[in-house]
Amino acid sequence: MVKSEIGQLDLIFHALADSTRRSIMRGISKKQKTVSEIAKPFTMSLAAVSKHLKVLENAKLIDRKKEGSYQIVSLNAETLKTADQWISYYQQFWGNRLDALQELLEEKKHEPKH
Amino acid sequence: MVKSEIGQLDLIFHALADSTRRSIMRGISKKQKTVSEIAKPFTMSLAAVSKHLKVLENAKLIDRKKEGSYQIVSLNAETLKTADQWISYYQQFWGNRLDALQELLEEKKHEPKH
DNA sequence: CAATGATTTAACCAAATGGTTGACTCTATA
DNA sequence: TATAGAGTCAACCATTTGGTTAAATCATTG
Repeated sequence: MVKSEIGQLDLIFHALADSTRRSIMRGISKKQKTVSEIAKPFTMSLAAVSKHLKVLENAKLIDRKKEGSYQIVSLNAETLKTADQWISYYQQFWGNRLDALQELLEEKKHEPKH
Repeated sequence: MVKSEIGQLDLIFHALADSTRRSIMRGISKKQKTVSEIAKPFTMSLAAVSKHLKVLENAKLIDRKKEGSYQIVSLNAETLKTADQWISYYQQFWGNRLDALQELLEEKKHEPKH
């Protein structure tokens, strides 16, 4: 009855299924932050944010390094790639998908807006 | 207090966060199936599978059309693209990501294994 | 029209989720 | 060394999830 048999994909997708957590990802995507900095925009308690971070960390979507009395939190895009690969695989079966995505990527290269 | 304010991304990622549901997606990716056909490989009850299908349907990850007394269930890869775009966006911040994914896509084109 | 097949709905249950508050730990510093 | 700041942990709570079984619906067919 191994309890830790929960797949990595389960953890990743579950972590991304919450808008607070996606918002955290967005917040640190541009620049790494401390836990308090991450928490500032939210109205919920720091403890709640701490829990969200643990969910993201368990899914290996973020990394932390201790720096003196705080922690620096940053994205782990390697893991995002795992999820992306799963999705991409199933999109194969949707014919024109590959070309569509490649076009999308081309656009982003030339016009790194947003 | 609008309860239906749950975002589409929440629904999509939540739906994908369960290995039974990903397995269902895999099952119908090659060829559309009826509900009973989908349920066959699983040990859980048909009612349980029916609930999983509802979760996938709510996320618009699958489509159904009624055909006489059964239903035909099929993938909706358009929605997978929505999730993929979210992920891709955040992977931008990971430098070499675009090229890596494009290479991956190239490989898949030439070698459609699996 | 009665019976069978395909699927959903309802009622129920245990476990997990997402939040809270309050106590705790660890580091830096006055 | 006492105190403040950064963050986690523990206990608690309401809601959601993922499963069950049993009854209900709806179309097909004898």
